[in-house]
Amino acid sequence: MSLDKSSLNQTKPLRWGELDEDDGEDLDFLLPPKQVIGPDENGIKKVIEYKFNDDGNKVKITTTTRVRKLAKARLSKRAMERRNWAKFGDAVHEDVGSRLTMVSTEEILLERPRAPGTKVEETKMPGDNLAQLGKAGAVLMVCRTCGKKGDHWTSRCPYKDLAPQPEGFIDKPAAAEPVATAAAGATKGAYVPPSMRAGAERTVGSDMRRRNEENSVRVTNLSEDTREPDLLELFRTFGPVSRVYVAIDQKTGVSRGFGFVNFVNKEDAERAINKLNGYGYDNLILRVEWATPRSN
DNA sequence: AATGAGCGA
Repeated sequence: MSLDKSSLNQTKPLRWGELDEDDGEDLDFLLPPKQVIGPDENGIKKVIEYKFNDDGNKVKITTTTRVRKLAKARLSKRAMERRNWAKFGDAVHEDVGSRLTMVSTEEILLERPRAPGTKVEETKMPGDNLAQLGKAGAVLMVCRTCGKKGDHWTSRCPYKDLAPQPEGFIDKPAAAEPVATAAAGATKGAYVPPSMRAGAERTVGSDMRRRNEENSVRVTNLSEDTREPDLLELFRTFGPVSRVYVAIDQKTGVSRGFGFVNFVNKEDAERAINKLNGYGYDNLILRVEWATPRSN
């Protein structure tokens, strides 16, 4: 390998100040083109170029480098070890050289934090997980699907498509209820007709399940994709909820952005209002207040 | 900005 000053100039990109340094005419076009040979199986790469030297003579410059060696030197010890592993999996049957990247056809099952049919993390003490809110001010971004705060919007939830089916109302058997006990016998877990389930316990009268205008809380500024199960999920932490309703535009089928939640107990409704009014939910800040009775 | 659907005897 031979190098001279002019060849250095040519192998690197020309610098501004070096242009026409030796005021020789630029006759490079007369020279044979640059040749690159290899790298061969030993990693040897040859570059052959022709230049004019300072005396105006044509010179041949051959540069030889060992590519493979250099690349190998950059591998970590661990990577070198992996190179020597025996092939496994689908690769065993492949007749390829030592460097092999396989596209795996193996089926990989992802763990899903909330697979369908899995019990959703059960309700904590009323208001528990919301206790830190409200006081310190509104916290925006609470994902309705996975419940993560401040991480992503509902629409961006990684588990969006795995969201549990919407639930209905809480209808647990009222074990302490004299009527239910009498009707169903003393057996625990026995079927209790809807008319005798919890939620009706507080009120005298028969109409409870269809209409409970008691302790009605109006929720406005809902995002339009908030639905009744979402509201229930949010409000049930304060106590038994007898009804949730989200106003839907009958023509378009889209939410009108407000709804109602009825609580069995007035105190629970009150605490819900105190905690959730001004609460950031799905990118909007909720308004939660007592509802004025509906007119007929 | 905003106060609910249905409902048949």
